[in-house]
Amino acid sequence: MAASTETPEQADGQAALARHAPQPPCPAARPRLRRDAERNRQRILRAAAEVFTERGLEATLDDVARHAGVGVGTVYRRFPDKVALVSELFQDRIDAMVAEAERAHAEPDPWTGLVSYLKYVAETFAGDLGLRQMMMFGAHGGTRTRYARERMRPAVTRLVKRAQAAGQVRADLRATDIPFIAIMLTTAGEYAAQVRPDIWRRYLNLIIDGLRPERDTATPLPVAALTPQELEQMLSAGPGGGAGPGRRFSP
Amino acid sequence: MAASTETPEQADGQAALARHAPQPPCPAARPRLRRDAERNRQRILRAAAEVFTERGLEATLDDVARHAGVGVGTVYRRFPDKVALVSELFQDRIDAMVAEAERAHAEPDPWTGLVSYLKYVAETFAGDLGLRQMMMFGAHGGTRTRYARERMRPAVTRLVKRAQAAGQVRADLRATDIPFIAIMLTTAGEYAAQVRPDIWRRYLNLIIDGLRPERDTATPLPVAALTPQELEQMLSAGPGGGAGPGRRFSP
DNA sequence: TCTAAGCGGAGATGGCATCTCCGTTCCGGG
DNA sequence: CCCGGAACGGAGATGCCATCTCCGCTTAGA
Repeated sequence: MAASTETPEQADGQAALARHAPQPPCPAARPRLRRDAERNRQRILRAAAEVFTERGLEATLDDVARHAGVGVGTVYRRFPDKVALVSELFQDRIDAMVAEAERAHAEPDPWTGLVSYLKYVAETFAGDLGLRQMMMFGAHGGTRTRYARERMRPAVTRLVKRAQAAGQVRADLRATDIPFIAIMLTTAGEYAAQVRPDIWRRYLNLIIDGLRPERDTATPLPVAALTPQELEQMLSAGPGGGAGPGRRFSP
Repeated sequence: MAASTETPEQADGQAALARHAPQPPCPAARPRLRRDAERNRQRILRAAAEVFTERGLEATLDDVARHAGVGVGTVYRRFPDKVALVSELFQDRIDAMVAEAERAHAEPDPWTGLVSYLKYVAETFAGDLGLRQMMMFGAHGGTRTRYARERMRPAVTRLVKRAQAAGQVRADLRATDIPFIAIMLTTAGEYAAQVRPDIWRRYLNLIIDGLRPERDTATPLPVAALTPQELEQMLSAGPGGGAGPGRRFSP
């Protein structure tokens, strides 16, 4: 194979870890690892990213270990527990989310700013089950996600207020409605994950049309609707397609 | 002779229902119980209805027994297993749902019919977690719920088509979008259960406004939006308020 | 009165996820 | 090249929880 060019994530991961590590914030505190150990550490982080992103936070550390090609013991030697691993893993993604809320506010057109933010959030959650669970379920690093939401809140409020001041959004919308829209869209996406993962775009457009104070035409709904067969398959399997995190009531 | 060219979904309802019933629907088949036994049976059914409706299907039979004031053994003597109990319990509620889909189609105004159906579904699911889980997650009596959905499908299709023919609904809406709307609304309600259980009404109106082909004004959003504090509390707890069925990622 | 139906609930059973332990492997400094 | 100790793997200890069984005691009702 070609000489392995280090992915930016790896280098970046180190920095983020040092900055946000819950226990020892000082990078020097972590002693240099033997080369094989360091390599495994990276493997674990990469595997964890893939597994948690795809299958959600209730994937087991055994899964992560297997996916990384190491033993569970190795995982637990590097990370005190599951929470620590997950928490470290999602830190920069959460930061990116906050940054996007602020970026959207910089958009010249208020309506475009609001819509692009909604789209970004839905897209991000749709593609990252683990991140979604961190932000939308109390679980894992509560302080961390709470802080992220606190930082996002004023940006979203301004986003909504500005669009309303421009008369582009119905006056009775509130900033707290935005997270609900995100939750609803993401849920739709999660249900349809196996069948039509981007069906949420259809409902984003639907909701966007509902957000306007008045309008002459509807923006067309993108992505085909499910066929009745696909719908039946989806409802029979439940969210996540049957194997995923929604498989809650099997007895 | 009956036409053999009938579409499958419109095949004889009652017969299929009887065919799918796991136990004989005839009560006479069940031998007379001693008076105390019969009384306990009723208690169990009532307790199960309350518990599963409120807390969802993953409430344990121990919960049901305790709530009924009997021992678990008594529950298991009357019902072979959890699935049998749940399945029997929700049968008529499912039937009622199907009936409502047909009733909505009898509504004189197409738009009113569609909206009232949406409202009914959201309202029903919001007030009955167990029913929601039966219909939206593959779990428990798959045949039974599948059959219910099969009967609902043509009614919903007609509902949508009729409203479109009258120019009251955007042309690109499809019948399979309706269940998604129900899913999204119910999810919003489930999240906010502890804080503002009927917040879904807000988003029903939002979506309804999105359904129209064009409009001059928005229908006002009922129910106050969440305060930022309520929102934070909700997102910290997760769907169901922390104790419910959404508490999936605690480790 | 007397017997079989009924009862309660402790606990057997099975499953699953987290985390530990220890015999073995293999870096890497001297 | 060699050897001490870091690192490894993964079986299994531990803990939890839900389903369902079993058996000694209770009670309806002929």
